[in-house]
Amino acid sequence: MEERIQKAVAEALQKMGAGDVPFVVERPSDMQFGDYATNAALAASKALGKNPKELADELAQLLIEELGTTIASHVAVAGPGFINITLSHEAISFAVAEADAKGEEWGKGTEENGKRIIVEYSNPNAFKEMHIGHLVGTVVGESVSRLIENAGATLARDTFGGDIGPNVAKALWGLRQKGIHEPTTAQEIGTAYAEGSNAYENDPKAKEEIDALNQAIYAGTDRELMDFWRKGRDISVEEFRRIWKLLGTHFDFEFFDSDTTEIGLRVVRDGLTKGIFQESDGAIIYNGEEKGVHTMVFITSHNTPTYEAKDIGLAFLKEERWPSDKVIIVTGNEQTGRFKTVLAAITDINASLAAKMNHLATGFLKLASGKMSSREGNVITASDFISEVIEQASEKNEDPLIAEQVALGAIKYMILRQSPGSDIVFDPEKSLSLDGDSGPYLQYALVRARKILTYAGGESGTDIPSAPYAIERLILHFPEVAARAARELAPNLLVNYLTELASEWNSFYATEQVLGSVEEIYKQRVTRAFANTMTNGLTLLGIPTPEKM
RNA sequence: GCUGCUGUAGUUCAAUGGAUAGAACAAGGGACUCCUAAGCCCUAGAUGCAGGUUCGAUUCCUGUCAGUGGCACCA
Repeated sequence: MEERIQKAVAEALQKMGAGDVPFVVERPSDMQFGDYATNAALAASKALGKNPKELADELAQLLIEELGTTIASHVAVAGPGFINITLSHEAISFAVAEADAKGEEWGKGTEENGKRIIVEYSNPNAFKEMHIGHLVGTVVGESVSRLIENAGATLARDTFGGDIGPNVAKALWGLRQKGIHEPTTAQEIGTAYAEGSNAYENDPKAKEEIDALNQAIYAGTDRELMDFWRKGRDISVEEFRRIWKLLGTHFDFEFFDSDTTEIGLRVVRDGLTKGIFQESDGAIIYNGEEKGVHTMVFITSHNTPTYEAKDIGLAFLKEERWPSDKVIIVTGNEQTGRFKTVLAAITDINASLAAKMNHLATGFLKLASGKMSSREGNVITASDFISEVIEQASEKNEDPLIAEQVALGAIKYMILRQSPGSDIVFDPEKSLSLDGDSGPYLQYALVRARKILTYAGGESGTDIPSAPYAIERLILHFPEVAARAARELAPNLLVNYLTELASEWNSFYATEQVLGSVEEIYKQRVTRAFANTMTNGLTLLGIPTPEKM
């Protein structure tokens, strides 16, 4: 529908001699203005040197002819020169019927048809527990992936976990200190990491031992050590998979540091001979000063690759394993500066590879008490956090499955409602609340609609209301919103829309009786259209849709 | 010190350069013999500060203050 309007406006502008003026067609701030609005007259007034109001009047006239009364019942000029288009009841009903009939296909787009896109997210480190920060990346990455798939792309999901490096040595050292030779749980390893990390800071002897351990792991020749290492890693990864499954995520590729060290080292050393990297104090660095990015070490003076070198290795590894048109990498926003340096280096090595890499920074999930760090041991693990919210949800839901669905809805909503990149302040008291502007609010609206649909519809209520309901006029915008959210990698746009949709549905529900009314058939169709829209929308966010609440 | 991001209601968040800056929570008030009250309706309340660009600025630019992140051998 939006496309149709867009085209009509473009044609009208063409006729007026302002064909190349950029303009937007959008949903007006208030539904009372109409269903679509355009600033085309305002935009064109400068180019044509005419008064925006007069121009708007002319343009409105052309639009009426262009669209015809079957589509637009009303085209009006308002404010400084906006043109508001109100759709006809017929056009609205047509869109609602489409939302009803298309079912799961409702809202699917074609913008990314034929494109291969790979999304990297979650990125937990083995030998550490996933904390609530990883939860943010996982939830955002999954939703972005679904939005892009919905836009028609062929998509692959990958995650890149650290399984080698100083942090791993710290955990292994901690385990050995405790005399543990067979780690059994992720918690045990997490605790050992915190202790190792602490000792590294405060005990010079421990620091030496850990550094030696780190190089021994890179060397990989100590068989007993490597067995120990592998075992610990497997336990961590099993725990990750459990959480990913709980969150509705799976990965086509699970990459680890150890997969990328070799290729990373090779590419960087090769770059050194070409003058892309420099030697400095025995280390190999990328000097980013002139490009305005941080200078960083890629290979240490001990000949071990840093995360930056591994990142380069990963970029090439991905290209080899799953060639794509576009690469999206979701990480915490604290990595933005680092990413810029890595990207600058890759640009020098292979400009076309760098050109398709995109970074999506997520915000930090902060506690009211301040930043948390796994080094200091005061982390909230993803697992504990989810359990706590599930327990909270159990108070109102005896069925454990529903409690879990509601809890996940609450958590994901809390994360996705904000524009990605901004930090999320987490107040345990308030964020656990399932009221108001929340995931459960959306789920509840859907449950109520579905309940109506479980009753067989009558055949007597054949009346048609004199005007379309507000909820209908909202439903028809769903495909545009989903497309825009995919284009801008911004699930929050969809969250906002669905919240408005739920609110409008609840108003409808409170004021209009569906079953047994004279417009029953019409209202049943609206109910189905709403249920499809909400179901598909929540699915794109990765939020479960409970059968009852 | 250099640099990135963020300052919107008491609080947590919205607002592709547009119309009367939207919600939710908290506060106060109201409606139910009716498909689930995790719901509905009403009231009150905000753009850090100073300039600039523009027909129009929460949005862009400059400065300033505040918060927060990054800045060579950690990830």
